[in-house]
Amino acid sequence: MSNQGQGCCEPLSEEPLAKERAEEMATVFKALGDPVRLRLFSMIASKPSGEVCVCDLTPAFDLSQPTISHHLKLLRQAGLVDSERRGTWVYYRARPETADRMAALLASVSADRASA
Amino acid sequence: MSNQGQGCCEPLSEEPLAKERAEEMATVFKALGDPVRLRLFSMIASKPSGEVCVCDLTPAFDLSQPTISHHLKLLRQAGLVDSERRGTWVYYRARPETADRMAALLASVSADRASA
DNA sequence: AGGTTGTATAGACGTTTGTCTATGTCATGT
DNA sequence: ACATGACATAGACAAACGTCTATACAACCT
Repeated sequence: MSNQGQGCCEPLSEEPLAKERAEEMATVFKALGDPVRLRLFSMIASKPSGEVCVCDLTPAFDLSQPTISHHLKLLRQAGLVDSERRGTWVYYRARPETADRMAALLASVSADRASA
Repeated sequence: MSNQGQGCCEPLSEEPLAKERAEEMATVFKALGDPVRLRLFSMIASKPSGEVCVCDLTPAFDLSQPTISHHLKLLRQAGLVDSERRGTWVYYRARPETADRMAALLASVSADRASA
């Protein structure tokens, strides 16, 4: 079910996005707009346990550890993931509300077109 | 790790995105990752008629006409919109399949988390 | 044909982004 | 206490991006 509570999610197909709202949303899309970050987010979101250790993410790429760390930071700032330190390791988990908001926004487009 | 080919929408939450697929998808998200383009897409998608004349889009922004034209080109290249010239004017319309694919990808995240 | 208007392309330019190396910080174990 | 391993931050730098002006192209209208 869609979680259109709390002043969330005006659908794209009903009225155009206000300028301010567009900037918020664009930030999230921009975070997903890099192949490395999209794969990172994918790896995090696809874990049945709900979380992944950075130590499992870093070696999956041909990039330096600081670069991965930087991408994770952008995902976090966009509200797509959360991180928690437990002992030596840091775990990242997806924030479904954010993904859901974006999904709802995009889904409204095709829904509207289909019914028209 | 065998990955499916040209089909649509492997959900994020089942298995991580393959590298190639991630680059395709990231291109679309990147296109939506700019406030101007997101608003343009929103304006196009929200038209009940299904299409908008460029002449209606351009004056809605405080940007030069070539800049808007450039953004529309990126949206087109990302597969988010189509354009058609009719007489003097060019009309843009949304391509719901593309928006839908991205929505499905994002929705799978929250769906999985909710059920888990 | 020539002038006018709508849209796209070309080239330039400052800003942002993605990556790196070097270093800092935090928790652990000896 | 100190050394070690995991992650984050700082600073540098080339590549990509967003914007502009100038110009080209396309369709209309005298």
